[in-house]
Formats: sequence, structure tokens, C-alpha cells
Amino acid sequence: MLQVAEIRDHKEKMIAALAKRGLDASQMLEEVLQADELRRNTQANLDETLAQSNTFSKEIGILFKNGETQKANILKEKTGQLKEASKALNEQLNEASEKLQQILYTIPNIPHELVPAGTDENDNEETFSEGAIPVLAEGSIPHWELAKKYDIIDFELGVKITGAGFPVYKGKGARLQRALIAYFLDKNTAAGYTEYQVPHLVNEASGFGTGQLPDKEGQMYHATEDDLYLIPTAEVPVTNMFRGDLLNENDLPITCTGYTPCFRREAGSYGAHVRGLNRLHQFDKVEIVRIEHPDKSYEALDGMVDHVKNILRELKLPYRILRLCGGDLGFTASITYDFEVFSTAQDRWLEISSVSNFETFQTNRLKLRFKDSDGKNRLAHTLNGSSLALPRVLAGILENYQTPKGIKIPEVLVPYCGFDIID
RNA sequence: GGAGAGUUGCCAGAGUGGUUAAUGGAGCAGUUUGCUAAACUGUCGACGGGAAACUGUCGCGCGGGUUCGAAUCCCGCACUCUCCGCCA
Repeated sequence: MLQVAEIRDHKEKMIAALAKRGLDASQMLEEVLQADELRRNTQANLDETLAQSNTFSKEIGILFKNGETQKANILKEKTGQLKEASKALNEQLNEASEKLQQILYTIPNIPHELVPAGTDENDNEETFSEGAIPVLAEGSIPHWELAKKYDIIDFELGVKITGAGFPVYKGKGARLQRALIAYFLDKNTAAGYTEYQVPHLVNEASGFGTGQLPDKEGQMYHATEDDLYLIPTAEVPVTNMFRGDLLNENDLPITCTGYTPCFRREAGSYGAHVRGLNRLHQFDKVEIVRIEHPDKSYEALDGMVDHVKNILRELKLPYRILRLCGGDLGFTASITYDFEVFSTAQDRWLEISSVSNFETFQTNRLKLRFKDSDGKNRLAHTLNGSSLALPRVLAGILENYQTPKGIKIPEVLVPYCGFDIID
């Protein structure tokens, strides 16, 4: 959620930046300013009315104490009028605040200056790539066929017990997945991130805090009986651990990592490009989250990008990094770098990580602040990234490491797996 | 699922209708100091007004109500804890 004060000071700049998302925000921002002014004026009126009423009440108290009942009764009548006025003003204030809130909820984050303008993924900017794309032997096949061939993932079984998009991992497939999770967590904790295990269901307030609600309500599974949501990413419970906190400046940065399953409804997307592990309703992910001082958040973002790079380098997977264009940028992000691994047998890139700086967009909703050296309370910056999303890394490994003899295991994972080939 | 108790600031904790949310602790800042510690002083938050000094309103789980006046009385809701039952 944007800060009204920022809109007041930098409206034109914001409009220009939001245009990169293909959004003409001039009217929305104008509405925000109008709603805000109405709210402030109403509050000024209300405050004045209440101040007078308070003064009278105190006087009445004193008059009664002194036994001057008549004088007290005269004042009582006056407060009656003030009370009616304040009631009406209070309603107006609530209405104005509500309206302001509603508009603010519909405005996405301001893209960072590095973000290119653009409408969709074709306008994303490749900033880096590494790792040779392997030349596969004759007869190489996509991962869903490999999964069947080596009996390591069963998609039909998942359909039987739940539905499409809920695969069952089996044998060495399950073990490889567990190995990846352990490996990712080890890499993250070695880099200084504190490991957490967090709830997989969250309440409504948490959904609002990180911005999944109210905009993307349909993306989350909702357990209506208890009014809880299945998490679409660990970002939600992890970031919300700090909701409402007022930190000291030297508490920053706070760095967390956690493994969770992620649940996404993603209704209405079927076809060849979502086959196999490409897109699922339930998948595993290891996430990293940082709460940063505003002056250091972009340095931290670069650090996160480097960290993910290192992991992919160790796994020896061919990958590239994209800076998302305005049109592809998520609602809450100011800037996002997507990591994509090349899926050789499918001849396409698969997104395996998304590293973003949200600046104050989330912390403004979360009321997550710190006290700076001047004693002022300031909103912190939040950042997060996947390190990494399991199914597509798995797909990348299966396809890129396939040989006529079987699927080789990346060297760094062998100690975690206890075997070096799936055959 | 059943019964009971509770919710006050960063934490602990007093406060059953009257001007100011007592007190203690933590953290932070300042003073003092060879350094550390100690001591002393200051410091709750939100939203407004003001160039600033300063200042107004609100906040005792949330929402209503009674009253000139509510942390305190009344109604509804949420959440937490304890015990019982069930249970990995």
C-alpha cells in the first residue's frame, strides 16, 4: 500500500513510474489526495468538537463537586449538542478513511527506475545468464516421461487422491526432493539466514499484511469453516511474524529462511505448458525473507540475487536472470528479478525463483517499522526470494542430467541423496 | 466437543464512574566517565494543526450502548489460557 504523504509530494513521478505498468494512475492518485484532504478536514472538525466537549465535561465535574448544580445543568445541555455533532463527524471520518483505504488497496507498487516499461514477459530484460545448455543424447525426453520411466513421480496417483496438480513423489524422486530442500536450507543458513518452520495456514490479517488479500483472493485456498487460508508462499507467514513490530535500528537486517509447501489455486490454466511439474496446485519451496533498512535494501537485493546465482552455479544448471518489465511485475513489488532454468527436453525456460524488493509497500500494511537514530519511526523495507522452488528445479535436473544410462545426480546433492544416479 | 478464567503500553503489573493510564523492568538516546559497568535524565503509539517551539484528538482485545463524563457499567463479537474429552 502506498503512503499518502509520498503521493502528496511525488505525484507526477509516481504517475510516470506507474505508466511502466501500463497503468494510467493520474485519476486514482488524484482521488487519493481528495479523499485524504476530506479525511483530514473532517478530523480537524471532529477534534475541535471533542476538545470543547471535554472542556465542558471537566467543568461539569467541578461544578457538581462544588454543589453548583444549576450551572452544571446549563452546561449539560450544551454538551448534548456537541455530542450529536461529533457523532455525525465521526461517521463522516470513518467513511472518508474507508474510502481512502479502498482506493489505496487498488493501486500497485511504484516500479523502481531500473524497471523497463512493457506489457508482458516479452518485454522483460535479460540481465545475466550462465551455464552451458547441454546437448542431450538422441531419444531424450521431457521430465514427465522420465518420471514415468524411472517411477519417481506419479501424477495419476495424485489425481486419484486429490486432483490434477498434486503429484506424488516416490522412491528416489521423493528422496531427491528432500535432498534439495535440505541442501537449500543449508546454503541459506550458511549465508546467515535463520531457519524457521512456520504455519501453513494463515488468518485473514496475515493475508492482508503481505498483499495477497484483498486483490488476489482467488489464488489462495480458503478453509472457510475456520476462515484460514492455505499459504501460497512462505513469504506470508514469515513476513507476518513481524507484523505490527517496532524494531530498533540495530535489529536490522532480519533475515529468515523457511521451507514450506505452497498452495495455489491458479484456476483456469490447462494445456501443454502446464504439463508435469511445470505448474502445480501444491509444490515445495524454500524461501528467503529480509527486513532491511531503507538505505540498504538495494544492496541486500543484489546480495540475494548473488546468493541464488551461487546455488544454481553449484547445481550446474543453465539459467538466466530477467528483470521484469512493468507489465509483468507483481502488484506488491517495486522490482523483481526472475531466475529461469533451461528445460532442455522441453526447449523452454522455467521460472524457478523470483527475487523482489517491496520497499515499504508491505510494511505500510504490516505496520512494520523501526526507530531510526533520530528517534523517528520509519517503515522498513521487505524483500524476499525463492531459494528455490522445487518442482521446476527438479524438472531442470531430470531433463538436463538425463543420460542413456539414467539420470545423474548433481555432485553437490550426492551426499544429501545417498546415490548418484536414478536408473 | 464440554466447563471455567482472562485480554491494560516493548514486557510485567496496579487501577470498579471524575481533570494526568500508577509503579517497576527492558530497549534506545543523552549526561557523567580512561574503557566497561553503575548512576542520573529523557523516552508509549496512531491521526491531525504548526516554519518551529509547541499543540489538539484518539487508543486499556474489536464493535456498539448508557452517561455531562467510561479502562471501570451494559450488550454483541473475536482471540488467548486452564481443566475435561478425543487425539499424532
